Amino acid sequence: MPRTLSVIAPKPLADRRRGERCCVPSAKSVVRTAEAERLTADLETLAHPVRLQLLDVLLRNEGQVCVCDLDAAVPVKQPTVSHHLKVLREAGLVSSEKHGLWVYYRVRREALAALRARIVAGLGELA
Amino acid sequence: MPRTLSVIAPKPLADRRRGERCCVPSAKSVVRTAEAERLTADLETLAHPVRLQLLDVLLRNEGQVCVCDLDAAVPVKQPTVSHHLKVLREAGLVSSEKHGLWVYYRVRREALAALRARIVAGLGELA
DNA sequence: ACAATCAATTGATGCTTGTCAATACGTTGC
DNA sequence: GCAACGTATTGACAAGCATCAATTGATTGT
Repeated sequence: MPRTLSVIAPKPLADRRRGERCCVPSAKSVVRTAEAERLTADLETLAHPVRLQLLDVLLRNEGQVCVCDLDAAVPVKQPTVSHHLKVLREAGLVSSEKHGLWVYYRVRREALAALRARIVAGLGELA
Repeated sequence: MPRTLSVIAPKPLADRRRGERCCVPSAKSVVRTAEAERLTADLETLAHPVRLQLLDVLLRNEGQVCVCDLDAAVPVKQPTVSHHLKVLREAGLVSSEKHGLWVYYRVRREALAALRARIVAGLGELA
């Protein structure tokens, strides 16, 4: 079980013998493994309904959304909203700005576009 | 905390008073919530490096790959490979065929294309 | 029949994630 | 100062997920 992804050279089905592999692993690609992990991380960042909803609300209200409004928009309590906002912040997808008592969040559109581009490109490899 | 995604009508920052929300939730969309959950499920199906690698190997070796070869291509043991293949099978992304001792897997390309299309479309909504 | 082989399942374990109550922190208005 | 408020953090708990050793089931060659 090598740590890298193998490129396989197929062998005719008929030639199979017991204890023998049908394909010969060769030309292992380190690049592919790193790519798989990055794609995985990118997918995981978005793979939660609350985070998708938060992004959606933020996208429709550029620079005008405080946490209490986000709280009102999703079916979880305030600490959980804060938690998901942190995940998005650490992924670079949102930024926040404090005004008085309130903290306003906004989407970092370039970052979101870059993430989307990486995912689409990554899925494109699965052709 | 409603269960559906709200559409927010922004209010000027200056008008904020304590105990008052800056945005007024309205026109809740049930569709969006369902979409968020489906997109989440789709993303989660792919969000694992081993599953991405398995798909990658299968894509390059149409109909010629038995489990022992997949086992050799990823850094986990055979039961774990079986587990991930099951996830992919239940997502409809791969199918299997038994020939003698061996089980050969292949990608269901239309299903994978459909999944990719749903994800790309879903990400497109995050514009 | 039997031993060998491949793959799926079972069951157990540890890790990660999501969630929330309680609390802490910072700010504002009195 | 101090009480009220909005947000972040902490800590605890449950649920889900990934992993593997051991086992089972199916099939083949002898």
